[in-house]
Amino acid sequence: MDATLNDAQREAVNTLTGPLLVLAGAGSGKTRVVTVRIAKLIDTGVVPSRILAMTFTNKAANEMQHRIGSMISTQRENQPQISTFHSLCVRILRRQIHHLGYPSNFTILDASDQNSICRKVLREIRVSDASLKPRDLLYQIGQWKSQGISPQLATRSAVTDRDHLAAVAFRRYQDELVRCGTVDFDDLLLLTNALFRDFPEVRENEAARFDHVLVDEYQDTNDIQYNIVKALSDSHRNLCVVGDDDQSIYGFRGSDVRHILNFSRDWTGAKTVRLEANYRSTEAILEVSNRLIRFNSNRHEKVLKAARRGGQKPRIEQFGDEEHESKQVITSIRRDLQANGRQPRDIAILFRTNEQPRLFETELRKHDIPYVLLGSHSFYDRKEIKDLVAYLRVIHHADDEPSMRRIINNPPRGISANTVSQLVEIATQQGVSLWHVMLDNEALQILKVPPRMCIRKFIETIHSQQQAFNQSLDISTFHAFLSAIEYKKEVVRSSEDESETEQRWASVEEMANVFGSYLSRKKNPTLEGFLEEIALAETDFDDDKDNQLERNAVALLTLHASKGLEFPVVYMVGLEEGLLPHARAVAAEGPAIDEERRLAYVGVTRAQDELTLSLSLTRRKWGRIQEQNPSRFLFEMIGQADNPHEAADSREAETTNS
DNA sequence: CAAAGCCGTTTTTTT
DNA sequence: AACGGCTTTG
Repeated sequence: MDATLNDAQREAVNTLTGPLLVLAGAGSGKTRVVTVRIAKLIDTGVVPSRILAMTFTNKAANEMQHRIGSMISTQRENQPQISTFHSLCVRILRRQIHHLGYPSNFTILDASDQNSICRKVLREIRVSDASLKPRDLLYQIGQWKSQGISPQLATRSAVTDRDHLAAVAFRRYQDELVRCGTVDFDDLLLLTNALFRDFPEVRENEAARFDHVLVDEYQDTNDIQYNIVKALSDSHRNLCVVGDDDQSIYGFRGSDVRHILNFSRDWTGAKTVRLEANYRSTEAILEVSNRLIRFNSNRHEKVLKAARRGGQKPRIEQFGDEEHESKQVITSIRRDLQANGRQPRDIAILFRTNEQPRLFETELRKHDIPYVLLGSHSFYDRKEIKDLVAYLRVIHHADDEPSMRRIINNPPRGISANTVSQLVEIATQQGVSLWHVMLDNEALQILKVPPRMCIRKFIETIHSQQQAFNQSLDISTFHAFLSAIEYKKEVVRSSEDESETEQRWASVEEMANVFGSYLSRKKNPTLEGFLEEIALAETDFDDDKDNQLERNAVALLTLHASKGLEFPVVYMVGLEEGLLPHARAVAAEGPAIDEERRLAYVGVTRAQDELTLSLSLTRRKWGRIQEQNPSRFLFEMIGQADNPHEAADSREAETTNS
């Protein structure tokens, strides 16, 4: 099976025990190496289910599952455990979280819930002005959590007033989560880490499940994930990590390149294998990529060698405004499709921010070119879906306060915002959940009679739905639920016209389909399981069966979402200062720019045959037209910038005028 | 208590 | 430009 592997790949595949670092450059056949290595392990007699492979995204996990499934055949119960960090932690926590005093039916908060809790907390400590915005607080909390910093520690190490405020808010935020019996994404990792730290027997139990651990995209680990990996691998030391420090692009959520840079120091006797042959891109594309990434300091020096010689030079195209950019890119795509015999699925448009694809979408639609907008959570952003998910969460776990507040008077049932805030105040004072107060007859005495009756009626509804969802689930459970909350009526009532009703109701039906698909996939479907899939986005709900990429459509995706993918034809758009590198990174300078450069590097290395880089000299922002400058990365790529990390050499002959 | 209108803010990337 | 929160009005 390894006849077609090169020497380095073969070495990585054959090193089956002990710590192993595989530095895999872009397009070096990493996925193949990983799967062949797992197959080898099983060949040599390792019990499949005792192999744990960790990934960061569900996409990566699914793909690995798929590839391994087609390579080896084992029984259902005895398969390699392929899991994202988050879902692994959820499984551990459901079993063990009672040690930490949390309910095991905790629900997982999504970003908008986190945001509203931040807002509430800031209002409570009267920081509603500009000094600390909910979004900034959330970001700061994320940073702290990914480094394992507790509210206490944050308070102690606070220097500025702003730090202090944020630390206080952080404490209250955390209290809020406990009060509502919820955890956020970072908590999943953090609490698992705390369990391992404070309860050695739990750690030993969980670690004893596996003999081999593999971590993909290791450059993206943050401190907590690093600890978890260590806790699970310390005893057997059969840890294989695979990654590319040049593709570390998740610093904003705490990833730290140092973990991959220091691997051999952390694990004595660790072997390092470099995969430097690139089978994906043509020489011409790789030349540009290599030149770009060499501008970064602090990296494992490696130079990708192209297995595919020659190729077309990447094109750079400059436009007057973003409308021309999108028009021309789509014109060019049409040419690819008509004259050059490309399929839509061969083509990708990559961009930095989520506001960029809009124009490209309208152009594609105008010309009837099929496309998919990848990685956007648009399905869950729809109001109807959010409402229904909130209902289901409340039915599963009524203490989930963000969800409760969302639905308590939606559809309107006579429980006013005023009523709710009175109750929430009591709840916060007593340190219990809103639901707890609603059930407390004495507390309800402060309300007038009509709202009190409305609340009683609402409680009835929730109770009866709780019963319904506790029995064996089928699709009629969901439909009965819809009619119980009279959601159709609400959609009709709040729509402007018939077509809007239709559109919105279609979302509701889609939700029913998602539920139905969950029911048919699982042996023992539960509401909890369903909500978990949704929270972790474990399945692609937009297109239930086939992977979206398999549809024959042009792919639109962010640079971040593009990692791990490849396309024959790539259009990277918006290569402008302020966009790539992003304005925030420009303001922060230093390492932030390096990360943006890695992001650009990830983008250009997605292209197999053709790469087009485009930019627009003006761009509309918040209704105003702004002048844009070409990205510094463009100059670096074409050799028109001086590289401080290289001796001044042959480039001196070149001129820098345009 | 619900609906309409006003004002201010906003987006970097994701599990 | 667009959305969401807040205030005023019915």
